[in-house]
Amino acid sequence: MGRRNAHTREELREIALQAAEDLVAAHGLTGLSARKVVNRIGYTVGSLYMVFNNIDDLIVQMNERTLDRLYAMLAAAIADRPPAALAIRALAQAYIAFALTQTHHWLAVYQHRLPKGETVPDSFAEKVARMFELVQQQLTLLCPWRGPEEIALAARALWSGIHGVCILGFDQKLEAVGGWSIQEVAGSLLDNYLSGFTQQQ
Amino acid sequence: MGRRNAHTREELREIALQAAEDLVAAHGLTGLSARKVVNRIGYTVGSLYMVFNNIDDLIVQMNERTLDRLYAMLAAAIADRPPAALAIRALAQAYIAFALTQTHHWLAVYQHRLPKGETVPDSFAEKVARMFELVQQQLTLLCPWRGPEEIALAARALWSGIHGVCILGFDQKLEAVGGWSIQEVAGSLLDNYLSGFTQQQ
DNA sequence: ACCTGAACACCGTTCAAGT
DNA sequence: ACCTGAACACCGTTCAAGT
Repeated sequence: MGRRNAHTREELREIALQAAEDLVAAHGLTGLSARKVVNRIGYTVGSLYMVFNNIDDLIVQMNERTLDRLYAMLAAAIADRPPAALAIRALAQAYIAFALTQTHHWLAVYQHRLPKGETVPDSFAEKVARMFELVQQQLTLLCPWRGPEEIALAARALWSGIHGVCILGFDQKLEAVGGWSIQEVAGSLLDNYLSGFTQQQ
Repeated sequence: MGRRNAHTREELREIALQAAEDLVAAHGLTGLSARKVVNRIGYTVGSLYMVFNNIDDLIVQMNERTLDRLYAMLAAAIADRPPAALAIRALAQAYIAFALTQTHHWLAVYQHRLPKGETVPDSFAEKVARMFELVQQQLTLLCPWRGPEEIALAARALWSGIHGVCILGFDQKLEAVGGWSIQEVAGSLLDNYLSGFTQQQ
């Protein structure tokens, strides 16, 4: 036993994260466990702790990769520089499309909570901030007369709102009400909010 | 051993739910386990399955009690029949106040996901629908010229939005952006959305 | 009928031991 | 240095056995 060295540390990290992503894609965050991950990659459970501090560390790193894919999708949605009134809607649609197509990965980002006291690494926070800047940029183009604090507050309100629509949209618990698609509810939120926010002075 | 009969079935259910609520209030849903619950009430783990189908059933029943308290708080917030423009804000403030003061219980309602295929009992869905009706009533008073479908869509959009603000407000993951309180972000969402929605025609 | 407690199949984490 | 596998303290669930 011991010393097989079939993979470098970085390779081991990569295939472990890949296995974790496969498990989450198939069964959600509940379907993930340290033992299932190592089973998939032909290692035993102890070896996981050579590469990750603990299972939360693995999940956080997986979630950072999800944020990277989400950011790429958002950036692509406005790559052709549409008019700002369309751009902000394109961002929302891209966010919803991501949540719809990579539901389990998207959910894992928000479902996972670190043990009390622990905090998310800086790299994670930066990826979130980067996404917000995308929204702020488009809001600034849309309402150049608004100050940066107004823009930042609106970005947060709108983005939280779209996020809430997605969260509750996936939750049967709230399906009770009406038969609208996530897009319709998000559209209502955007239309009415922007109708207020874009009003000159 | 066996047959102690210190409590009726209903009493056992009640003290088990109370113990579960204490555990969740103190440590969140993560701090809850079947063994911890029975330890608190002087029973052994098997006895829990006399009263609950499984641990998910216990959590769902606990969450229903949380929804009852939330509904009571929302109803109280508009008990003195304020003008509709204030009432909708009073509902939002009450929701936020509940999330702020009973954070772990409020989070548990949305964090908990039933195993794939299982669905929430009707009683649970009814409690959610009841809350929505409260919002719809106030929106109807505010905008009597709007049709019932417009009202229902707006209720869903607004409520999802406020919910999203609370969810992301509690999540350090998103603290990255700005230093606004949940109330401020929710206020921005309400002000701008209603500014659009209340516009005649 | 009520309740126990052992059993089973899991889980995250650690670490002495092997190569 | 790398990796194993046993050990520990948990977990949800079941069920024969006791009163």
